[in-house]
Amino acid sequence: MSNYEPLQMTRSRRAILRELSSAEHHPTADEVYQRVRRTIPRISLATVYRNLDILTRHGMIRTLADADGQRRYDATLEDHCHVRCEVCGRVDDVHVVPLEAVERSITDASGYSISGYSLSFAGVCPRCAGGGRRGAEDAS
Amino acid sequence: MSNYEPLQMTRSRRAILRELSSAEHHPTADEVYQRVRRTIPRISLATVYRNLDILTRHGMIRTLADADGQRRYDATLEDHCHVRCEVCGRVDDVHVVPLEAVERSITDASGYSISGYSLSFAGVCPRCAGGGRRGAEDAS
DNA sequence: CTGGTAATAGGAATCGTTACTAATACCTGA
DNA sequence: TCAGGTATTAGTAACGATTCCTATTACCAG
Repeated sequence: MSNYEPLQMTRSRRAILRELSSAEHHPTADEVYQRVRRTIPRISLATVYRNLDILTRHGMIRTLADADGQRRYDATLEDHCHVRCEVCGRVDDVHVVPLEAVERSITDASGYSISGYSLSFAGVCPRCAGGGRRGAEDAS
Repeated sequence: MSNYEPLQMTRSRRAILRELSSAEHHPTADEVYQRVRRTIPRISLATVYRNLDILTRHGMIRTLADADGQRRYDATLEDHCHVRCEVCGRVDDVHVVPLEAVERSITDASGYSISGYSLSFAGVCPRCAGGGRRGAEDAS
């Protein structure tokens, strides 16, 4: 799956990577696009998508599958999990016990050779839970 | 999130549920559609989508977010996890240690109130690993 | 500089999903 | 049994996220 050919660091890629690293939650492709546009106004949305894909295949970022169809991107590479607020859609990081033992048991039970996992929890974030409906920008 | 009003079991819903329960891997909406069409030839794809959504909101099935944009559906309700083959896209079940302890620690650490989780592993299934490229119907 | 390759902008095309609307099925009470 | 009201449906148009296409541009090696 991964493709570790040398990858030239173009201006677009550097900018995308920078925005992704500085974002405090995990943005969608369009959010990355909007941010990068402040630096490179003529960048194309297609370029953003293509590079997010390339960076993922090169193991430099991660692509997250979101329950509502949109993908989100993550510059943190160490194994970690996500919590997604069911009210506002925000996605945060959580650091959790390593799951190597679980991986091994899956390999034994299913025959799959495991290369990674994605563990995400759903719940309500403190912003949305604590009184009122604040923080629920894009609630369904 | 869930909606537990009484739900009338129409012919479509019964058929969708039946196909989902008898499927050995987790089908996409379109795969469910193709299967149900053998029984109800005039059923609409929109009906399939609507009912998959309704059944999910009533807690009768689960909707899985797939890494490649498509949703998959799951009639197994007990807590369990998934393995997805990175070669052919197939998704299988795995039964794994309960994660209540992890949920508690996340609640403590992040302040989220957790209502559920989704743990999925990625790897290569035995079909795709064992010799040749067999089983890789829709490899990218 | 020059030629060749990789990356890009811009926009059209694709594909999964949802919204809309008129027609139909289903329930409830008389 | 029937009438009236509500939920569900088929069919299709619309939508939004993502990908594809192509001419142009940036980059690198010689």
